[in-house]
This record gives sequence, structure tokens and C-alpha cells, in this order.
Amino acid sequence: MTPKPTESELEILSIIWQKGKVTVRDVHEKLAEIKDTGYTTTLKTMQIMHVKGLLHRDEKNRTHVYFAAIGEKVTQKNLVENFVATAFGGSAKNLVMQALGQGNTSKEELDEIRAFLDQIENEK
Amino acid sequence: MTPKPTESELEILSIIWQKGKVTVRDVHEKLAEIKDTGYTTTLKTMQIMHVKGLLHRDEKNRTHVYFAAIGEKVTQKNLVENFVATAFGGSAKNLVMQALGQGNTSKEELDEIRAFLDQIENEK
DNA sequence: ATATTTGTACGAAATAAATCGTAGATAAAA
DNA sequence: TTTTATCTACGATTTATTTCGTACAAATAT
Repeated sequence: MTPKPTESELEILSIIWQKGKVTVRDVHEKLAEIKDTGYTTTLKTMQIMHVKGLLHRDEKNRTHVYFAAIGEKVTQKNLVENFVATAFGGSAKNLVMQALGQGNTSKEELDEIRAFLDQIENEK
Repeated sequence: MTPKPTESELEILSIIWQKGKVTVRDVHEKLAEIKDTGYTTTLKTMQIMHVKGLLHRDEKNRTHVYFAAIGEKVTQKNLVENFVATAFGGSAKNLVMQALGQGNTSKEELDEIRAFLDQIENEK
């Protein structure tokens, strides 16, 4: 089983999930918008992620091309599971209500959630 | 600002939020159900949490009594905020749908969430 | 009264995570 | 063809986190 990504690794994964195939530079530049760390730090982290099995890479060219080895949904599922267990006493409901209570969710999104709710209930 | 609790600290906080005032032994015994670490490990962690300002304690008696210095809701709010930002591209909706998709939420709870949804929409 | 248990303090080791610098190769620019 | 820029590899450092052993005091049991 691939290990749980660390916080930094998750930042990188997010970028890769969004962009698909990337070079270290791609990631580093995107990361630079929110973080102020050196290029080799990003490189090193991605190399480690590769060793851990979090990323695959194509080494055909000098500039390696990386891509995610684990899916976004699957990863989120595992993270949420763990998060609910350790921070919300195992209750997904509590997490959901806390997340919604934050305020920053538009009417449209709330409706989407409602529709999703209907769908789940029907399956029960 | 009190720092973000680590994973181990969160396990301890969860227990304390549930029990209120506790001794190290209380926490350690509860922790023993899910973890297999020594008593002094729990002690040390709680001492560190005290120094960090995560816990307060009453030292009047030999056996110190600890209690949470930060509220459960406030902490969860911060954690969710951070979690949504790093793992869900800032979209609370995505997190909510992932959490609900897990399957383990009862019909009753889903209804509670629906009611909460109504309430939020009315406030908009 | 003495031995055992239970408690805190505290240093330190073990482990994990994040960061960076330097070397050396290749590619691109001048 | 030099020089400059760009890449990877990799060791090393720094910082954070988790874990535990030992010392010593207080309470409890024998």
C-alpha cells in the first residue's frame, strides 16, 4: 500500500492532479505562488514521492516527466477516513456539518449537495 | 495563537474533549485501546501540549488534572479549513461529497444534514 | 517501618519531514 | 566554441514528532 502523503506531498499531488503530466519546474512554479522554498526542495520531494510510489515518472528525456501514481478520489477517501477518525470521533456527519458551517459554500453548491443527499438516500 | 495539534496530540485532545478533566492515566488507558505506547510517552506528550498551550492543568495535587485549553469546535474549524485547502483545492463541497460518499452515514444523520442545509440556505 | 506502586520531570534517542547546497551532465544561448 | 542556464543526484542539515528510560518524590500496601 502506498503510504499516506505528508502535507507537502499533498500540495504537490494537488497540483499534479490538476495538471496531469508535469516537470519539476511546472510544479515548482505553481508552488511558488503559495510557498517560498528552493527548486531543489521541490525536486527532492518529488524524487522521494517517486521512491515511495506516490508518483511515476518518465525518464526518457533529460527533463523527467512526473505523473500521479495514486488517484485523487482514492487518496481523498483515505484521508477523509483518517481525518474523521482522529478529529471527529468517527462521525462523518460532524465533519460535514463543520465544513458546511464555514459559510463559504455557494447556493449552487449547497443544491448540488442536496441532490447528492437525495441520491444516497434513495440507494438505501 | 495556539499551534495546530499534531496527529498524536489530536488523539489525546479527542479523549479530553469527551471526558472533560482528566489525569494522564485516564488518557493513557483510553489510548491503550488503540495504541500500544508507554505511560511516559503519554505523560510527555501531555506535558508538551501543556507547554504549547493546548492543555491547561491543575497542579494542586500530586496527580495533575488536565483539561483542554482550546475548544473542540474551534479546533475542528481550523483543521477543516486547512484540510479543505490542501486536499480539496479549497472546495468544501468536494470534501463534503467525499465524506458522504463513504457510505457510513445513517438515514437519520443524512436528514440532520439536510435540515442543516435548509437552515444555511435560509440565512443566505 | 519497609516495600511496592504511582506520579512527575527531564534528558535523550529514534524516526520522520522539510530544506538546501554542491557536483556534474546536458542543452541552449552568445 | 565558450559561457550560461537547466537538470538530476545525493549528501547533509535542520526542524518536528514520537517514544522511552531513569531519577526521585509521594502515596499506598504489607
